[in-house]
Amino acid sequence: MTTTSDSRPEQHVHGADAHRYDHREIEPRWRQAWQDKAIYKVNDDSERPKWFSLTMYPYPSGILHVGHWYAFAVPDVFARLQRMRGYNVMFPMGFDAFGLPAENAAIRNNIHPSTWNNTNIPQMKRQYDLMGAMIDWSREVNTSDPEYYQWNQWIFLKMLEKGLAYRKDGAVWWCPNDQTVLANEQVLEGNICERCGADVYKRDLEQWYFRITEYAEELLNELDNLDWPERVKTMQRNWIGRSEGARLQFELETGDALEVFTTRPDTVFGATFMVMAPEHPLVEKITTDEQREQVEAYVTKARNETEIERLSLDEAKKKTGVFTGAYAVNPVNDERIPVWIADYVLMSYGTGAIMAVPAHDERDFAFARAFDLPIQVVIQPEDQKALQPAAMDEAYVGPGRMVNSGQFDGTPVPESVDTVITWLDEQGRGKAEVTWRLRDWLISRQRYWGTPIPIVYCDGCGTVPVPLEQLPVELPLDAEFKPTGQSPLMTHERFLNTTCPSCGGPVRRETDTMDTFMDSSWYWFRYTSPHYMDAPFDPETAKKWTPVDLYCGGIEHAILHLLYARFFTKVLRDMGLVDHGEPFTRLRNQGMILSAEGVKMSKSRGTQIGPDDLVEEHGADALRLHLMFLGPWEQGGPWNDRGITGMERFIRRAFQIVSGVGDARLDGDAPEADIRALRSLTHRTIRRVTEDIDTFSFNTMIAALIEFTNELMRLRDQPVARTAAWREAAETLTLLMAPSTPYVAEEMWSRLGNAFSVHQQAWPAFDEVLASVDTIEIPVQINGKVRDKIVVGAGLSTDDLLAAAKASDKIQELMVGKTIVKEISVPGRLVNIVVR
RNA sequence: GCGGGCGUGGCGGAACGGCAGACGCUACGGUCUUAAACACCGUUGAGGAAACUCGUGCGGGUUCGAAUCCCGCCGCCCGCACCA
Repeated sequence: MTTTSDSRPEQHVHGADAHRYDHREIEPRWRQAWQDKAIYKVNDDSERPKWFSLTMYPYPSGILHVGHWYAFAVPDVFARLQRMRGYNVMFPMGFDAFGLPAENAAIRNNIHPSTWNNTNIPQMKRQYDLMGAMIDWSREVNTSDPEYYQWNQWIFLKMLEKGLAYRKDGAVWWCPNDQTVLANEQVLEGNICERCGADVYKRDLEQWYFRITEYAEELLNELDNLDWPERVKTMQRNWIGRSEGARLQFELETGDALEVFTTRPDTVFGATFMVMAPEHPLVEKITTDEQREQVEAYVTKARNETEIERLSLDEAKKKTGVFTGAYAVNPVNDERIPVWIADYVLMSYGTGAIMAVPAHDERDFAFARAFDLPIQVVIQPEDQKALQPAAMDEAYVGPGRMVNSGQFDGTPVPESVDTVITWLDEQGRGKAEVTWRLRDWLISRQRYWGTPIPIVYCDGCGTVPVPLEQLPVELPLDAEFKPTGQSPLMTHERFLNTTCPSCGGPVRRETDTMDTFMDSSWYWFRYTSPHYMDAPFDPETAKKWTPVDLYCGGIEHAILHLLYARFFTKVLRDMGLVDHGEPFTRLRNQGMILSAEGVKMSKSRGTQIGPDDLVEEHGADALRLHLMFLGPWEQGGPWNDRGITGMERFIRRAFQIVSGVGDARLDGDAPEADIRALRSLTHRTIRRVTEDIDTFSFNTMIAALIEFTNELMRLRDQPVARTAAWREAAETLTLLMAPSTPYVAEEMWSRLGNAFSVHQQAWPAFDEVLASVDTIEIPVQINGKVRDKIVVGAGLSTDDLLAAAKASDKIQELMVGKTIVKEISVPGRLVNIVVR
């Protein structure tokens, strides 16, 4: 390893410009040096402990904007700190290259999605390099590359083998604009497409699903052990939605059994009617002739229109429904109760049917009032007048005691739930059950730009998986990719027609592609062995690197991506490929950088701020600092470039101080106290900067660096600036700046006469003794108001501190004629004297 | 409706229950310069000549002491939303 003094341009050694900061000259030069020396190359076999820092990979959308920098440059600071601390750091990057964004952009620009990606990806990589990110591009992952997506197919086939992938006919969400089905998770506000905002509706289609519900319990329970933001965990918990209750059977007079799920089996005596989802399979059978016309009309309406009509929030609460003409018998009291259908009961949750207890459920209450159905009170709140159904204007859902419930009268609620379940079980009328809100994951997409599902359909053999050795099933690049409502692959003869792996006869390929969330559900494993050809990744190497120690990304992925990624990790564990079930030990979400107007940056509205001009004008280092200094990283906020000059000024000052050290003689004398004060400041700054990066408090970390630099500026003409302590300060400043401003720190390191590279140095150690201070200033309050400040020894005891405070002339003056009521003395903090 | 978060100068934001406004921007004044840019030195919450007083969305409370904790409002943001 050579020093870089020979690579330093002449003009910086001699002449007036010697200590001038010029990012235009510094940044490209060191970028080149890092590439030439491959200092970011990741070694799988290092003796150092591993650290896997992952940042969510982007869509190859074209160019980066400052939001991408915000999302990546800041985790880069953390990764660099870890590296300097002695970890073997993996900080990889790739591209989420399949899917609608690329496909839609390609359609808009009338070029092939692969062309679109091939144009954008190099451009984006150049921009990541511009920011000075610590990326080893030899590990890049591109999900649209067959080398990658064949492993999607491999995993799919393994899941099929284990019964975790299955094909099912059913009503699925359809987006008429994107011309594809959507997963439940991709439908917002009842019927809005997450991608394009169009109204979506349900269609009957045969589709592939992943059985994520199999893992519901584990997905819920293990959240407790993760170092993730609480709100993300809460969102996942709500999404998984565990409900404890009971499954009950009601006999219909037609002889059929109607099963319901309820969380309140203790209200079963108050069930005065039943409601089925319009799509419930029994509806047709039990509907009486007199009611048939009405019921059929309602069912048709529910299937075709309800979702759109439900758009308005008021509409959603307004109950509609139709009587089927059928009656059921309440199993606990033999009451004959009518069976209705209504769209407020969802086929996809529970059993698709409910027992309605209007007295104690808000929705059932509203329905009963709308259709004049009977209301029976079975829970009586204590210390209140008896509830009268006619006088109620809302359901009573609180605690109390059971009434009108036979032998259970007087049983306290909510303990009543378990009591009743036990009894129902004994009677064979019901049993305890846990129901989940989570649904299985629909992965089929009728789009071109995705991983082909490796299945063929044979007239003789049925649904046949493509054998592993025939992978990849390659996506043909010459297909017509424009959306037509069916997969473009359906008209691609060469793709479509193949031979059956089972019988050798002619077969048709599955033409749907996989949801791109499949790609992102395991991509980080691929970074650990990006060219491995025997499996999705080398289990041995993966074992060294995973789980990911720190995952950074946007809050918008709080549910979908993170839930699927957790699911896949558990599946891969159960296949024996990995040894852990949770992929991301620690998660941090950055806030969103908005446009100056406070709205989301959007390409179409022209509100995106690109980094290139800012880098040209202010430098990548200044831009990195500015993004960190805007405010708490986890908060985000509107973009403005007003403060960036402040960051440039800071860099210039630091640069000037450190440049001066390179050629100075530092063997001078200075007062011992000055040296001690400087070293104390240096070590306190190490502590602050380290703690702040560790806690993701990047804005205050920079404030600490600025304060340190400003103090050095004040001292630069003092004798202490000619001592070894000054060099310690300058070197420390350089090392502390290295993660945040990698370019100028490298230049400063070189100017200090040190060997390349600053990024391969150890993070400065902080010395508790040196960091301590001898004297501190303590505010002295009278009745809670600061009246004086005294300078005292740092280690003063409670009593001595109080005595020192009372010795102050000013305090004595103010206490003349007063009586001391109370004295509070907090060492290191303050003194407060309460007087009357 | 349910769940979570937030509210501090002209602006971005600091502040283990202990000096509110660190740090930066802006603005103003000054030094340097033929001049400009850069840089450097001041001032910059409000009122007041000063002593001092008032100040963290509003109203209460706990405490020697509250931006911070508790109760009740107001406003903004995010997530879920007929999940039985």
